[in-house]
Formats: sequence, C-alpha cells, structure tokens
Amino acid sequence: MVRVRFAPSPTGYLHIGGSRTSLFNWLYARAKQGKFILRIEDTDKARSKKEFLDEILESLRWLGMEWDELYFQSQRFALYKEYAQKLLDKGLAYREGEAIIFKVVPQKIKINDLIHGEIEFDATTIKDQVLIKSDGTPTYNFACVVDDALMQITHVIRGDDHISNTPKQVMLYQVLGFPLPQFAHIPLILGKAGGRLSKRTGAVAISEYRKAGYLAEALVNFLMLLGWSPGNNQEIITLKEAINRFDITQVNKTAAIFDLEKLNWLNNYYIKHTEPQRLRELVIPLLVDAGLVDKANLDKEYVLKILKLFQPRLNNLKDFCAWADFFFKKEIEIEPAAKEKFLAVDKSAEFKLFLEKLAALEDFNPLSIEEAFRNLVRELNIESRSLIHPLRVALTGKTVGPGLFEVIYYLGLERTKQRLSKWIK
RNA sequence: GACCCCAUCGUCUAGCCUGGUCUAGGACAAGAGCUUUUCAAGCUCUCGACGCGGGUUCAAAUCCCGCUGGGGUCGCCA
Repeated sequence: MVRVRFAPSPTGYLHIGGSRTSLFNWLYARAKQGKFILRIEDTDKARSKKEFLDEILESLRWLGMEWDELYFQSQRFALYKEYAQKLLDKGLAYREGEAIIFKVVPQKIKINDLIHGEIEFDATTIKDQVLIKSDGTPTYNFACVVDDALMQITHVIRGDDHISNTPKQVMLYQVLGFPLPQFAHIPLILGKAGGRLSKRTGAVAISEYRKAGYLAEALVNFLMLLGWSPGNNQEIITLKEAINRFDITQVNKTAAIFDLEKLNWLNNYYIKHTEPQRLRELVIPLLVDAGLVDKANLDKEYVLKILKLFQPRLNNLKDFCAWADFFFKKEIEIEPAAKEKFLAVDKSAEFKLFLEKLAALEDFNPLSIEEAFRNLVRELNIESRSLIHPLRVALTGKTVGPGLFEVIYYLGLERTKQRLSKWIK
C-alpha cells in the first residue's frame, strides 16, 4: 500500500511551493488508493507557531487535500533519542557534549529517483551529521528518516532542494536497518527574478490568495500545471479528474517560474464558470471588509445582480470591490484622468435632456434606457460615444465598466439624477 | 569554491524514454483587428523557442561528450 507524506514546518505560512509539493503527494496517494499523511515538523520550538500551524491546516483543507493521518514531531522526541542511542550502542555514532553525532563512512551512495533517475554521491564530501542537538531535540535529517521509516512511508515526494539531503538520509536508513523508500524529487518553483520563491520574489501565503478572492479550484489547477501536464493540450483540469491522470514519473525535471498572469487567467475562467450564488457568498465578506456594504442590512439580491454584471471580467473577487464600488457608495470618487478626459467640456445641456427623457420613461429598464439615449443622440445629431463616456465617468467615476445602460438601470433613476446633477450648471 | 540538479517561444508546457510523421503543437502574456458602449470580457489574426560546439546516424529537439548558462545544497533551520 502506497503511503506518502507532506511534512511542513510550522515556522511559516503555507505558500505556493509547499502547496504544490503537498498536491503531488496527495494526487499520488489518491491515484494509487494509498494514504496521505500529514506530519508537522515542529522540532524547532522557538520558531514554530500555532498561527502558522492553523494556517497550514486551513489552507490544505481549503485546497481540498484532506489527510488520512496526522503526526507531530514534537510529540515523538523519545523515539528519536531511542534510535540515536541504538547507533551510539553500535559505535556508529559518538557524543560531543550533549549532542549525538553520526559518523559518516566514506562510500558511494546511489539513489534511484523516480523523476531524475540515478544520482550518485560521494560520501567523502559529507561531514559527520548531528543526530540529536545539545538541547536534546533531533535534527531534520534524523527525525525525517526515523519518522518516514516508522510511518512506513513508501514514496518520499519532496522538493528538489532535498536532493543533497538524500545521501545523508540513505546512510541513516542503512545503519538503522530500515528499508529504503522510493524518492521523487520534484522541481522547485522559482520567483519571477529567477531565484528561489521568497517573499521578495512573489511568495505569498495561500491564505492571502484566498483573501484576495482566488478560488481554490483555480489555485489547484494552476499548481498542477507547474511541472506537470495532463496532455492533449488541456489547460483546465479539476482535482478529481487529475487523480486519474496523474503520474509522478511524468513530472518535469525543470524548475518552473511562478507566473501570476496565468493564475489570473485561470481564476477568471473559474469565476466565469461558477454559480453566481456561490460567488456572492465569497464576495460579501470582502464587501463588508471594504466598508462598501453593511452586514446588518444587506440587499443580497442586489449584490447578486451587480456581481453578474462583473463576473466575466474579474481576475479575482477583490477586483469586484474596486471595480463595482460606485454601486454601493453614496459619494463616488472620480478618477482625475477620467475627469480630465471626459468631463472637462461642459455637458450640462445633454445631461439635462437625458435626465428628462429618463424621468419620462414609463418602464425603467436597460432597453428603454438605451432607446431614450439613442433618441437623444439622434435628436441632437451627435455621436453616441461623445455622450456615453462622459455619462459613464459622471456615474461611475471610471472609464471602464459594464454596459452603460445596465449601469444606469442598476443605479436607479434617483442616484442617476443625483450624480448627473452635479455636472449640470 | 566543492558537490548535485536542470536546459523547447518572455512565461507554463507537448514532443525526448521507444531518432524520421517537427517547415516544433497548445496555453498565458504581448501586438493588430473586429465587437462602433468603454475593456478588464468575447472572436479572429500575428509575433515568438529546440543555449553553444562536437560526435553517433542515411536521419537528432530527441542518443553520447564537452562548454556555457541557470538553480539547489554545503546549519546543533527545516
């Protein structure tokens, strides 16, 4: 039975790189009907934080990666000491103060990686390894081996950056008498500048993407496409579908650069294809946060209608707050450049006539509004665009947005009057 | 610096293992046009890559070697 694990350290948030590693582990486990184990590597007491742990667990759940078993290394210190003592007893390790150190024996170490094939190392270039630190806690390489062995992990799927740890760990497996797991080192995700993904190069906590209104499906889809392809030129793929198609040996060897543009495109795709009702529930907290709506008396129907207007254009849900603010605000702010471009010339006469036509409408709807507008420009013998743009800016404060007649319809006659009056001298 | 990994459009990739069907396919981005109601949506089109040099072979993006370039690791961090 296949058993894989994702082993994050709660010394930081879960970000793009970690989620991708987790995803490939999870996918492999589900594809092979094995177990996906989550192991929290919290041996560094000073740097491990509960808030990071909570964020990691929450993000994994949000992305859809449920785990089958959960362990904490901080609860297993006795175990590591026990195995270190065994090596001490056999004379394969020695003490240096309180610390226990593994004596590295010169040798060639070959590993057979599922993605990279055979890799050979010369142990003469490897220093003796600390197993147990002076404070009694285990080092990463030691705890990792003991746990992977005791948890009967069959496949160690982790980042490329661990390749150089692998020979050190293999020696430990050997002296401890543990069977070797299969290794699969997946390529790293690099930042835009080329270096390792970090805060400076665009690493952002998964929870941040969530807060910015990215959908879990989009993020997961994006992550899967980094280093793996389902083939057939397919770009859109769900987690469920990927289970049947995923093959760890087909994962690339090449590092991939994180590209926000593609994530945005995928998110836009998923937003377009998501039920507006579900989107509304996600967007309401954002609107509340932005101070655009009042949680206490909220017109959910109205939010839904406005949301539908913007749905095809959104890269993320947070954009909605910025783009649709004029539907929720009493006083709108006009972008200076927009004002300069479209409201510098006086439109009093046109605005006034248009308002009169609107007020005279029997039925106030996008179609009748448009008809009124078309009649007006015909009567005045002017171009539609010469009036449409000034109207949009006066009503929304922006130069881009949904169709003008829908904007007027959803703004309502009262607010339309209010906003246009300001420009009538 | 030592050791290790990697190398197809700007980016993500298909093709490579099992050489010929590759004048190298798709997607994102970019550019152009249409949509005369904007674009941040939609449609159409365009631009754009096998890092370099040697081999092997009738034939190389595909196999081998070297170089160059990029990345990773070298912690009593994980």
